Amino acid sequence: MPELPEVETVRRGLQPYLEGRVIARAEARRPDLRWPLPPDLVQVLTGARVTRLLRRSKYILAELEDRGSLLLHLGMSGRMLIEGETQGEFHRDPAILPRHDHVVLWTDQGTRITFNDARRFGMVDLVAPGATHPLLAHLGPEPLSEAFTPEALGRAFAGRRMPVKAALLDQRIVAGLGNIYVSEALHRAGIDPRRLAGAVAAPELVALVGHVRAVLEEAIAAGGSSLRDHRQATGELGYFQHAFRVYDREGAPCPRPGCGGTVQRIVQSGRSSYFCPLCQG
DNA sequence: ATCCGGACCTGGTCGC
DNA sequence: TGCGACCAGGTCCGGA
Repeated sequence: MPELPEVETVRRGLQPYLEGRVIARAEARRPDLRWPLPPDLVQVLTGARVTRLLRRSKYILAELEDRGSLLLHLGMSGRMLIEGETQGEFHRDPAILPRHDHVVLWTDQGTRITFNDARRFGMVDLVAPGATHPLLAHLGPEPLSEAFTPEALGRAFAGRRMPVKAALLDQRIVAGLGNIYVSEALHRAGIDPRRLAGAVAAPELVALVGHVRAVLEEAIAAGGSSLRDHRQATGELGYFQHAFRVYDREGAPCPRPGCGGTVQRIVQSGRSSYFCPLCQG
């Protein structure tokens, strides 16, 4: 499900309920998700104070006072549910099956925070104090940071013979993009997803970096995109899906003013790409 | 080294 | 209505 904007939306929703709070109780309801849960997960979390809630790429990091960090990835279908004692403020969608509640935390303020993940592509792990988690070690720059420049992207693309679509999905090149926002950014930048990454010219890199930033910022402002699974941590829907220009819009007219093309779907590396063959050259 | 396809897992939708 | 085929926002890994 969740790409950078969805994960950032979830982080912002959780922040008021977790940051500064002590985890009074923790429960792991199965031994594994994508990988085994740390055997000492409940022990480490119980009594830990969350000092900060951070995001890196599509990962959420809950920094624990003197105990390292809790690392979360929502995979394709993961959600974080917040349920408080003040009933009514949050109501649980009956479509979210309790049998997929895998990790549950209770804070010292009585808030229950649940990691629910039907497909179990998500992950939960601990990071030791001062350590870098192996999954975070080789990530590329954050696309909304100053490190993500046309020059840096050009260096990462140089000599690459893979399609630019695949290169933008490579988290070592830039961290946090997924299938939706790559299609959207390439359309905005007017670049055909089949072009080889190493053949994207300097002016196009400038446009691409600008459009990646813009589409991510707009999506965050809209609370992310809700297709099948994504909900904000508060249970609200994101609404950026209404602003898609090409993603999941096969056969629709290209929204670029004056273009007149038709949105096409192709499969690259086994995944759908959406683009306009007329204005993406 | 680079790149691609398969694997992981469940559930929703669509066509027959 | 029921059933099977296909598709889905991610990413690790093995083999070419």
